[in-house]
Amino acid sequence: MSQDAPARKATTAEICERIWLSIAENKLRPGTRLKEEQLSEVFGVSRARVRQVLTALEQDGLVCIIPNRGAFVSEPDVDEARDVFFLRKQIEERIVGRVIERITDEQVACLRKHTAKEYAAAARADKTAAIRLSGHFHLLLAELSGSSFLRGVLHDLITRSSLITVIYRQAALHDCGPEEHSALVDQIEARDKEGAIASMRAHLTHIESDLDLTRQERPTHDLSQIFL
Amino acid sequence: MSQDAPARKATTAEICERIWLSIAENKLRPGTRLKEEQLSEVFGVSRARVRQVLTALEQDGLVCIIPNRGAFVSEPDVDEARDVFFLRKQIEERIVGRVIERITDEQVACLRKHTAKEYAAAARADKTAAIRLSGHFHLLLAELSGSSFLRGVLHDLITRSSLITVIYRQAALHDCGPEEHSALVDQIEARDKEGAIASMRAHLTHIESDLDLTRQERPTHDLSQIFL
DNA sequence: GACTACAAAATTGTAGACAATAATGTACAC
DNA sequence: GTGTACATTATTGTCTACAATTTTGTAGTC
Repeated sequence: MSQDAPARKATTAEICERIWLSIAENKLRPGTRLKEEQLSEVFGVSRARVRQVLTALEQDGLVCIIPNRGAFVSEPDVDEARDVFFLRKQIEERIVGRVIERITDEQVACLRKHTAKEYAAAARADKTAAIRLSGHFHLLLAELSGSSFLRGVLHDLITRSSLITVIYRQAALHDCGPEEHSALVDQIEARDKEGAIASMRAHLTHIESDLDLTRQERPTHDLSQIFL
Repeated sequence: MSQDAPARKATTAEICERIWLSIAENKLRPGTRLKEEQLSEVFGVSRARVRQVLTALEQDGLVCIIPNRGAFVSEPDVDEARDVFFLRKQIEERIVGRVIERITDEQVACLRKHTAKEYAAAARADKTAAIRLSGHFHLLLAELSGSSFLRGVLHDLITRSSLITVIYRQAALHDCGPEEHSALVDQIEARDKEGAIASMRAHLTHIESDLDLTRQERPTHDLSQIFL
């Protein structure tokens, strides 16, 4: 029972990803408090490392650290959601354009391999893998653009997107299926720059439009606002 | 002599700003190694805090941390420079638009007060203050936009810009004088949205055009590349 | 004489212990 | 009975010591 603790030492990035996944799967709800000692027990690491993880997650916008209070799962508001998708469009269109200018056939094959994984995950209804792979597709594209700077910014934006999707997705969701990614790879392979950029824009607009960003009634934790 | 160490404990943000300023003033050159113990002695703080500072600076793109090797002042390449200014244009135009929609007269006065400081620093040829204030003007605008997300991203971009400016500025430079900021405030006060956005775009284009982003001959530290 | 293997020094990475701060519970006074 | 001040507890923030890794210097061997 208490053997659940991972035998091998978990690295910072691994813990970050696991927390990110838990949030993306809606197992960790926004506003949840993340106590350092608690996390250090769960992952079998020292508190020092947990602290590193939390500061990294804060940079990604996934958690919010209040000095002397602790870390909480963030609750991005509607405005932030719109800003995130606005920036994603700007950045990812630029990325796609640059990818097409420099991509090799081997790299196209690499993208194909990735979308194949996405289809496989979708086929066996593995939601966890689907979420992870979907995000990684965009990150892989950033990697192929050759700009580590844009990749870094996009990494941030994609983790935020996951959280935003959890909070604002409407009843009917279809979590960024593999089809659009696949179609995008087709256009990249054909070096259709205009088309690919348009597809990326449409893809992101599509994701955003599946969200319900109209409701201003986001839950506040400020009790004085609730019982006014 | 050895009393030089600051009596009061320096906070993380203060140390970050001092390092950023040293880089912006070209006292710390790109590629310089930043040893942890060295920094902890200079600022009179523990190594643990130095470590926090370095990870923060890495996030801002000012330093590059290589595992088990140490931290070095970054050397952004031309592509990254262009990406940074591309993103700054996108973000700051959006910020200006939003600021005009919600700014109050008190806040306009606050901007005026800031540009006054910029003029004062320019008048007494205080280059250090001029650099700091110039960056803070853009950050203040982000603050007034009300979007903490955009503010965070922009903070990152501005620190990177400082480093980029140091590396790629041509002989004749005029470090983003106060006049353009002042003119921008005029348009904001007049709620001239179109004009203000255009001014911001022109301002950033102006800064970028003063850089020499043509030379591909950026110094590499990979000796095998040098003596091929 | 030059190359390889080994040893020593320096530097970073990690963990655990201690101090400071904020939240909570309790008792006392009004 | 209610409000305030104080003590307790829980949690985060910081520092110092130890372990792992890399780099540099040295000696031995072909």
